[in-house]
Amino acid sequence: MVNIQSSELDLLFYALSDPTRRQMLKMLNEGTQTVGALGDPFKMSLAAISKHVKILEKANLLNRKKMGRIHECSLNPVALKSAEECIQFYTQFWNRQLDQLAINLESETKPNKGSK
Amino acid sequence: MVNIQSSELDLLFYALSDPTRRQMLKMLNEGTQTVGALGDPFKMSLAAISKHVKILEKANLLNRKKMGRIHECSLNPVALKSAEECIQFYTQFWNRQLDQLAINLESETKPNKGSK
DNA sequence: CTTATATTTAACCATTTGGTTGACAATTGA
DNA sequence: TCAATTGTCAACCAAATGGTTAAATATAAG
Repeated sequence: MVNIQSSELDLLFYALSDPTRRQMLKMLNEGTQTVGALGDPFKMSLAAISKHVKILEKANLLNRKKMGRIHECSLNPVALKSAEECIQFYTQFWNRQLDQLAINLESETKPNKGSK
Repeated sequence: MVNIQSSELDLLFYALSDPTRRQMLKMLNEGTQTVGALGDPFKMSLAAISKHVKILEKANLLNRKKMGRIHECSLNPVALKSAEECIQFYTQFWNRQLDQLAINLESETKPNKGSK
């Protein structure tokens, strides 16, 4: 189970909170990318891109494989799984409520019809 | 579908990136809470708590109902749904890969057995 | 060896963040 | 009416963020 109080989640959600980094993840979803390629869509220095990549890496969202002078980046979805679990933890109560609501509605729409 | 490039997601993931705020969401998951109650577990001024609550509110994670001098806070899971969808978007590719891997493994473990 | 390419690092800067304290507003209770 | 309770707001502060430019590193190619 995911621990709500973990600095890993801090890093993870922080990494996800920036639109540039989310766009990068989207690109990685299409396949592996070099750092340069990840920066292409943005009018931003390569140094800035490098920082964003490092933040994704630190959040365990990105794997880097150095091949000579280029760095091949790929998506690491393990961390995303934690984020998903964390969010699902928060929606637990709500889902229970929705289920209960559905049950109540069901018994209300069939108020006194015993079998059918 | 969720738009990866939206300032709503910025606010949402930013709100989730702080352990104090995640703890507050956990408490809200147990039921409605006043601002003061949300602050109880933390050794932090009420002013600081008030700011955290406002950030959760801005991210649409928290609903506030003013009852006299107390503010009743409750979880609003609609935004959480967006976060979940966003993350699931990122894991799409990975899930496809896992599926493919499963298929490949299946055909490898039964290498030349035509029917069964 | 020299130059070009891919990327990181360091130093810097403006803005934002997460906290503080003190004053203020609004409601409740004595 | 007067004091306590609940919460916000404003001003402030140190640290972090997101960007810049210029220099450094490492590899590849001529």
